[in-house]
Amino acid sequence: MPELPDVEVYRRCLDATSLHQKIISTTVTDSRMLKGISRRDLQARTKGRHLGSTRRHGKYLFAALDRGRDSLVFHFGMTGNLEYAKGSGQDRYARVIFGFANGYCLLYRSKRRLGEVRVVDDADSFIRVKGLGPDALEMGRDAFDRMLAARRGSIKSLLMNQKAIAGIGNVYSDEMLFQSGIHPASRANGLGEEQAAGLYRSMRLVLREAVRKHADPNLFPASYFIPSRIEGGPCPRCGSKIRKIKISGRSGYFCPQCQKKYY
DNA sequence: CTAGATGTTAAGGT
DNA sequence: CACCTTAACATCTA
Repeated sequence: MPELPDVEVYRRCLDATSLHQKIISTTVTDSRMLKGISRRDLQARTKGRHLGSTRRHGKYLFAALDRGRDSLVFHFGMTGNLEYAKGSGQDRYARVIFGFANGYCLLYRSKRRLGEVRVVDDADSFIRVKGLGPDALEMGRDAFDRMLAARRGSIKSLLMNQKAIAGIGNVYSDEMLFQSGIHPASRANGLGEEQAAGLYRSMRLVLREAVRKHADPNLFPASYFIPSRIEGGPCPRCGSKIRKIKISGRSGYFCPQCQKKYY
């Protein structure tokens, strides 16, 4: 589930393995994953170069190419990830493979092919053109409050709106709403000062804890909701039956006992 | 076979 | 303009 914590984990993986390595080959097994660049141009643009530094904004990962401002951009859709492996990268779901001079490679994998790989001249302008809001971990309390006050829609759809705040998806929005005791269908501008403060705090705690635990729900504290995201299953806090509702076309899970609705 | 799945986006409606 | 729902994307899995 590539949301902010997952993408941050991929970023750190890339940092720990692939930085400063010479790219000797770029293999694209499905050019539908490439956006705004052809297979040939991607190969020409990457060959002989090195990845110098990485940056994440919301669910997007940027890896700057040396000697220039241009960057590789990765988005993981619903089923993408990054893997570092020895050899040439034989893998059923590897769509783009960067081969390094040391005999290892970086695989961009995507089961459902919903993500994208591209090259941009400047990460900042890409973020601007995409209209992405501030990264969820970079957003201050004041901006968060202003965002809430300006929206009448459900708090869950707002948290998942990448143009308002970048990085939160369906799964983690459920977690932070559960932890702050807020019903997902609550109106954003209906939350009081106390709820806003609680949600902001939960948002940061959840995202940082998830990164710390490598975005692996098996390692999350027992109080966490994500492993219990099952309709009819027991709430980890009170044991009530978890309910599922459709919000903005997505399935939101919540505990009707622990989460109150605000208008 | 069908429904639903972590994301984004376009299209159409209120 | 704000916001909602639906469908589409392409594929896998329960």
